[in-house]
Amino acid sequence: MFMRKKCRRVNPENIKSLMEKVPDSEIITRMSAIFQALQSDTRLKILFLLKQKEMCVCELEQALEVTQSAVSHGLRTLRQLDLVRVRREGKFTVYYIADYHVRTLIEMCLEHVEEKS
Amino acid sequence: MFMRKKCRRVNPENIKSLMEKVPDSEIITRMSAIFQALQSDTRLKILFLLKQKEMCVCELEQALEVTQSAVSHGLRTLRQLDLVRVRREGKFTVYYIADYHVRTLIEMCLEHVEEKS
DNA sequence: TAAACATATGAACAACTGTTCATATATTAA
DNA sequence: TTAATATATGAACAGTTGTTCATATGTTTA
Repeated sequence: MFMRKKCRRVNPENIKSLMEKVPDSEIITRMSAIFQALQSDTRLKILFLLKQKEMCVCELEQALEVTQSAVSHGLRTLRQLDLVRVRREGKFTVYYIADYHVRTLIEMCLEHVEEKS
Repeated sequence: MFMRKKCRRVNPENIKSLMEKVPDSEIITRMSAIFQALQSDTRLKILFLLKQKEMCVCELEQALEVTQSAVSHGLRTLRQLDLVRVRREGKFTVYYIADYHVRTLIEMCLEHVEEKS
């Protein structure tokens, strides 16, 4: 990258103070990991299902018509980012949406998309 | 994928009606495109900057310390999904956050991440 | 008009991701 | 204990993405 010499709109002081309000890199990276997890049709569908009712892996598998492995990998991704949580119930592993942040996130995006169609 | 024969928790009727409430593929695909756009450190930082104040490309370029090309490509992605909008102002192209959905989306994610640290 | 500034875009390559396959582990029922 | 069910995980490959480089286009000023 080379430093451009002039841009009449740029005020270095302002730029600096604006950058200070941007969350630091660690936070940004964790945020992008979350969005990256939501960028998959399968994982999004999983969340829309769990939004209605907590479910075990084999229920999700039947609903989504993908392999058990794919569901399980998807759930792991979501779990690691604390977007979903787990509970053991006998031989079943029951997954559910972590909290209202996740619900709102999805709803905002859905509304945004539905607004223009 | 092979069809697993038994899963005591699965009730085919219920599964079916749950799937009916999952947005259809076109919507899901558009949602994942949005999340995919948010899954980039650079684009996220752009949004955090625009969240404070509308800015032109060269301001963003200075703030982020990446090439003008990278900023421009990033903005195009965000623009195509209507996450940011544009306005001409003389020789400057001024970008700004599209609407409150986008703001809320980012805020929910930030809160979620900050909650556990 | 020409020169300078501001932005956009195509190509290309390295890096990353999602799925499946194969297999391992865990739990329950017989 | 063994068989059946339920879930998890590593490897690997095809497909996708973000950045830079080079260049084109658009706008203003001199």
